[in-house]
Amino acid sequence: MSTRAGRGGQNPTMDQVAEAAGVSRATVSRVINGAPTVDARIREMVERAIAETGYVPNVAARSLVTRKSNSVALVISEPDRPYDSSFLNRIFTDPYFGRITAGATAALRPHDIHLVIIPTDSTDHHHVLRYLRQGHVDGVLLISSHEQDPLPRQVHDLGIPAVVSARPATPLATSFVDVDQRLGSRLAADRLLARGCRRLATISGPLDMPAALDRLDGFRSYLADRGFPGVPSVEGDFTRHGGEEGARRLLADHPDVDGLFVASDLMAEGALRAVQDLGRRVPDDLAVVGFDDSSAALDCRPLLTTIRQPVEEMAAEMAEVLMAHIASPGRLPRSVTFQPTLVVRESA
Amino acid sequence: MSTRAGRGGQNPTMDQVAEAAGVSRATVSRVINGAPTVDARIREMVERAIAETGYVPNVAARSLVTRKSNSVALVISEPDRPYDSSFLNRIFTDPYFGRITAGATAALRPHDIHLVIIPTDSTDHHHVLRYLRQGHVDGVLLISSHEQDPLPRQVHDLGIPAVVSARPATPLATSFVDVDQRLGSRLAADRLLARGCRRLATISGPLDMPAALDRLDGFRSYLADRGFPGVPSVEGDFTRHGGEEGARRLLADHPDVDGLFVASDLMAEGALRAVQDLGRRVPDDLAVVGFDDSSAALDCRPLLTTIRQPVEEMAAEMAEVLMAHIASPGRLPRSVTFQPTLVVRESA
DNA sequence: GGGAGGCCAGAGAGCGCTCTCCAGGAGATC
DNA sequence: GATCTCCTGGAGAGCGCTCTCTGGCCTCCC
Repeated sequence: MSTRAGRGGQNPTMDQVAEAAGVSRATVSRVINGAPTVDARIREMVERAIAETGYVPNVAARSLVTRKSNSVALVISEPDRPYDSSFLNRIFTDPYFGRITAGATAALRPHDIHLVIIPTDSTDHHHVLRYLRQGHVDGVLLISSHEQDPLPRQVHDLGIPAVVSARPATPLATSFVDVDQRLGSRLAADRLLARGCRRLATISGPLDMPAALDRLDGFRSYLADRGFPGVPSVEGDFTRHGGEEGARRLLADHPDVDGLFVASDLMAEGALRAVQDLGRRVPDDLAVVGFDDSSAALDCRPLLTTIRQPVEEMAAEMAEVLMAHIASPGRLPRSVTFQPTLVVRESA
Repeated sequence: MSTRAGRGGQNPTMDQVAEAAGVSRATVSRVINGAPTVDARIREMVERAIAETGYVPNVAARSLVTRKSNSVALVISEPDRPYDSSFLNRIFTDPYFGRITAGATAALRPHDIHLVIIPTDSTDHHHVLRYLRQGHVDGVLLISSHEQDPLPRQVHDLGIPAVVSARPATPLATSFVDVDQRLGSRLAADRLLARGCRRLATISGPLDMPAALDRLDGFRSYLADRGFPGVPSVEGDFTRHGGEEGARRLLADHPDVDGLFVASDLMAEGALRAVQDLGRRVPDDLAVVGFDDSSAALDCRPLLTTIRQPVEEMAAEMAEVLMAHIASPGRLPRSVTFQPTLVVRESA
């Protein structure tokens, strides 16, 4: 198909295309970049020459002058945690990150912008920062969910366009996209109450994550307002295994619990296993509501009733906001909040 | 820390560093690239100037002349399959890809080479090919496991350095890294036989994947040689759900099976669930051996006995071979085969 | 018929870096 | 003391592209 003209296996350059088409380099450039001021006949000649030579623009040369790379980074920042042997394993096992990637890719593709996925733990932040400063990418989508993570501030200080995946723990003049966590936990509480559950409990995410804290506090304070103070909780780690452990601990201390809010579907999957191992029927003896509505909810038996977080849409919005920042660097930061919804299945 | 000198928020250039250090641009370049022919005092002056100005080399300018991008692509090619609503969800949910990423990253990092992760389905191969041709990366690690996948050949035809994750279905002059699949299934068969199982069966991967076919055929032909012809099998899809379904179908047709080889840990996890739902005890009534030794093996109850595939090491080897190809483009393709090992836990 | 104005292609100056070639100085050798 | 060699740093030519400026050719209008 492509003839790979040019000498010695080298890719053909724009000059060679220009020569083949009998026009100047500038005209070839105009055709490639879709400038409107090119005569149709000449455009066609150039396009033929491009096809014949198998020409593909050299991105390095292009971005040297445009100062654009047409790619953005998706930085997934996770601290090293003692109970994770490999953080990459966690990232590539939690459906959340797949959904983020899918949403961002979908939004960027029409603009022909590439997504460079960069997982990072706290030991190599400097690698990431250097990568960003070197101009590999035009902007950053930053997935960071831990309170103490210094990366959002460090990226912000770099001065390159960035959008963070959640409201930063400490105020930062950066754009972010988030979901109304507290509303989500209220929806869960309402569902459990509506089913007639009266002895509620929750398995939270890691309490150094603002999102986890919001879900926990939203759940407990909402219930406290409705006459259920002191709802017990145990801390999980957003893994299947953590959910299983958490449920075991919780039920050991509070065997009479009849309604359980688990702060992620993955944990809920583990929790269901523990609950059923203990001989409780779900939802009859114990109703369970998850959070996320990820693919894990459908892996559960019974199918998991959960709070839907529109992760794909949120990631797409992050990408849109980022592209706006890239297009007009002066633009002020903005935040977008999405509403979660209740998805009723079998477990509650 | 970095002063961000230079005008108007622009990153400082090498010329500005040279001026600050009182040397020429060439000397700054030499310092940055670690040339040995620089006097220690001058080197120090330059380094100070770099620190003061907060200089970071512009990668576009650099790679324009070096013709190197210092990054390689990890292309994960999965066909669209009817039973996958989102292939990204599959990729980000199967521990295999996390292990690949971890192994490749570990090997590349010491060489300061970045990994660009590119998931792709059959609908956007042309995007990927264009990306590769544009010179964004110096080479490709290609994860492709389906027989009909045209991508390995297409990438090969591009003429850029590439290493494939498995022996290509149709011969191709490309380097690849693989595991001895048939040996793996023999190890599984031996383990089951050694436990005293006599009514064996297997849940295979998709039969359009050479790796799945090798595991299936290796298992069956080895057993046939030892007096167990016609071992029953059902086809799975390498997902947890597929394993569950497969086990149900298998046990419906062959209720007396007492030893089961499941061609991936993820499927084994699902199979265990189905088996236990049917009231069979593992391993007493039915012994189960998985394949991979991924994190999923530890999510199983009982813990999964499995065939260890050294995926991280294999990915690291792929990266090493790729770097060798990049360093000396003339080099002939080579293949590396790893040996799987039996990991005994509880399920068999 | 002549001048103004519009349209479209070409010329050429960079973008920021690497790397070859060259020059100058220090040290070594006779 | 003169010549040669070695070592180190500077000058400058590109890498392949974009984009502004320039200028030629039409068309149109008075």
